[in-house]
Amino acid sequence: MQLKRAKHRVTVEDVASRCGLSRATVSRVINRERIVRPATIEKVKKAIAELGYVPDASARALPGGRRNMIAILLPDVTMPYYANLLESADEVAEERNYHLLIQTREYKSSVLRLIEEQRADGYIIRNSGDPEVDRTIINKLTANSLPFIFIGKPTDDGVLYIGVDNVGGAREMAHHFVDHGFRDILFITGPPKKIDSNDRIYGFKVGLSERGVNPDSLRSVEGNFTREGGFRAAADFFSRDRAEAVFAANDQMALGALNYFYEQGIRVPQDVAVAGFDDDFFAEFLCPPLSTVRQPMAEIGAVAVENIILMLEGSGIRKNRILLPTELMIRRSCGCGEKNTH
Amino acid sequence: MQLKRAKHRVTVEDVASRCGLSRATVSRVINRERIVRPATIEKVKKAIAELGYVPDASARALPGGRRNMIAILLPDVTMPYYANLLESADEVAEERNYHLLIQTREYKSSVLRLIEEQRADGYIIRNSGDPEVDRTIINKLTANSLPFIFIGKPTDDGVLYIGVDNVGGAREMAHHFVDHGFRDILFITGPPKKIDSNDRIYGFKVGLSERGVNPDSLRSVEGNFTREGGFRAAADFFSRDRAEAVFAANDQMALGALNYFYEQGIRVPQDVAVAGFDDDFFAEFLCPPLSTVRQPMAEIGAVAVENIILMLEGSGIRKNRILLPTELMIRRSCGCGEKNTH
DNA sequence: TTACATTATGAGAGCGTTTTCATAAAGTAA
DNA sequence: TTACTTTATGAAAACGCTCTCATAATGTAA
Repeated sequence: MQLKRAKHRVTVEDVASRCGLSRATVSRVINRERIVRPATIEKVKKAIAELGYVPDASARALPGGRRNMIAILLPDVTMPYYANLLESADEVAEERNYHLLIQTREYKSSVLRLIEEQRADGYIIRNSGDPEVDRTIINKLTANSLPFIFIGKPTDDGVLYIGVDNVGGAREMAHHFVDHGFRDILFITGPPKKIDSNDRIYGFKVGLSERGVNPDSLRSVEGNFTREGGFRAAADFFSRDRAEAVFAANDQMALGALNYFYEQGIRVPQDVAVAGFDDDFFAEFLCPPLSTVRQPMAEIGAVAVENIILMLEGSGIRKNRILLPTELMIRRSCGCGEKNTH
Repeated sequence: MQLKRAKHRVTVEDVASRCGLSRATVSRVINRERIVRPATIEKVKKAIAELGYVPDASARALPGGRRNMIAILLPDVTMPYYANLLESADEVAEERNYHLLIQTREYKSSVLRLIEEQRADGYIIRNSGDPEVDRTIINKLTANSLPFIFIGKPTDDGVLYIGVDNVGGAREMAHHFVDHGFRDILFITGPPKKIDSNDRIYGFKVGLSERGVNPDSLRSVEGNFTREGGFRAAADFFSRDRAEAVFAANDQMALGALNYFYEQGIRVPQDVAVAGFDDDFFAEFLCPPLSTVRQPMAEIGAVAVENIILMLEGSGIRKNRILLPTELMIRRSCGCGEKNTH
């Protein structure tokens, strides 16, 4: 039983003296440099194990070293959408011995502080939708030469981002609609300048023409990505017109439309088919369950972390963008038989 | 325009020489000690502002200082349940100049590493459900004299935790059921040893007897907190018996029951009323929307962070537990008119 | 063997703070 | 004025690591 001062942290010095070597050598072993003799490595490892030594993170970071910390900036974890992303990101990070520093909500000022305080080695950022904020953050990160990755297309060109194949997803849904026999289709769009919305419109039209339907026959109303917006859009259109099917640029708006139809006694899918985009958390619980295009959030999280680590640990051949595929989630709202029990 | 070496980090030394004072004094100003003359404080603040100085987090932590970092351990952010908690926790943390280090999933080993690496000043932990894991973590934290707080009652007694008033919530729901005129009620329980489940059973019975209904008339089937469990429990019971109303110890099981009723053509709420507990994310989107007892997750997150900071910054009068109230969410599944549009 | 190239190790500076302890400045009592 | 507190400031050590550079150990060629 050794006599040890209570609470004395086991330091690299302790390990060194225990195995009769110097701090430098111990450090080398820890950091996996290979200029160390195998026998020495063993000695050090033994001492580390015996003493239960774990390097102090702050001390490690101080002399310009790595923090093994990745900051992840999400506007709103509350959406399970992001929660999935976060979870898989954490999983990968843990595997690779990194930790996740999270920042949600209005994050502009706190992000700048994070950077200045040198809290993280790399940054994963969901673009905030505000170009100016994005740009400020990008500048700060660049000035500090910190690697970062955007989720969703950022304002500035030339920065690495991970996106989702909006075009492809909408295209597939168009195919599905045409295969159902729908010709008279209403598209509820997002805000006119939102790239996600525009890509989905474009993809849907491509899908239509691929199946021999004239894309100009597609009618559309403008929404704003919210439930209320979807409700209003559906109300506007259906108060004076009809369509066989409605495709909303996101699930929130599809939900709004569903609400409107329910109120008006318009049956879904018998009277009108509905589909959305995102596979938002509530989609499968709706009544009827909502057909939609799933975004691979978990994969996005994992890929983001992997790429940041790649950039950090050197061998990063950085592509400029990574596009992940979507998945068609066919449920009852488009008139298909139920797949899941609900 | 000053000549400055590129990339030289502005340090406390720079600030000091700029205002003709020493590092020590600058440090004192930053850390708000009051042995500094007002005039000096001003000088220092000016220099800090001019140089845009921000202290380096690692360097600050090294000499035994604070990291301004709180670790938050959640088994599963995927449940919006926790996402809400996380978001409000982050909000409070940010306000108070702390950052959040998140760890999800199977976190035992990584938490131990976090502690050894001295990553955080304090820990917020959702009890994992595995007593042994809880205990290991508690021991490690205690050994390192780090403050921590549990969310949900932890295995060991005597540790500070934040809980939810399960008893009160179930009691209110019992009142509501009795006021509906239900007498013949089925309770779908959680696993027998789960304290949350037991508290809810207890509370429900208290509520019944307060309204003059004999609590022994309450019938129950055992579930396991999952949707499948709820389905099976409902099936078991309703295949041979009837009840006017079902109260499930959580929403997942209520959902399972709803699924069973739907399959069997038993109408909710006309043939049987249903309610759950948690106000899980899907509750309001179910068909019919599920009446339930809401847990104040956002408040839990905020209170947890506030208390950790209280413990960190000294004046912590620590109570042993903090019990937060629930809220009755009455929707259509219990037979009430709709409140929200769905 | 000797001379030289190579490889492994150690001494010590440096990272940017905080903190202790000494000292200088200022305030008070005589 | 002088002597003595009190208050404000500075010099330098400490925190635990990494990294550079010098040096010791080893290997190789003659």
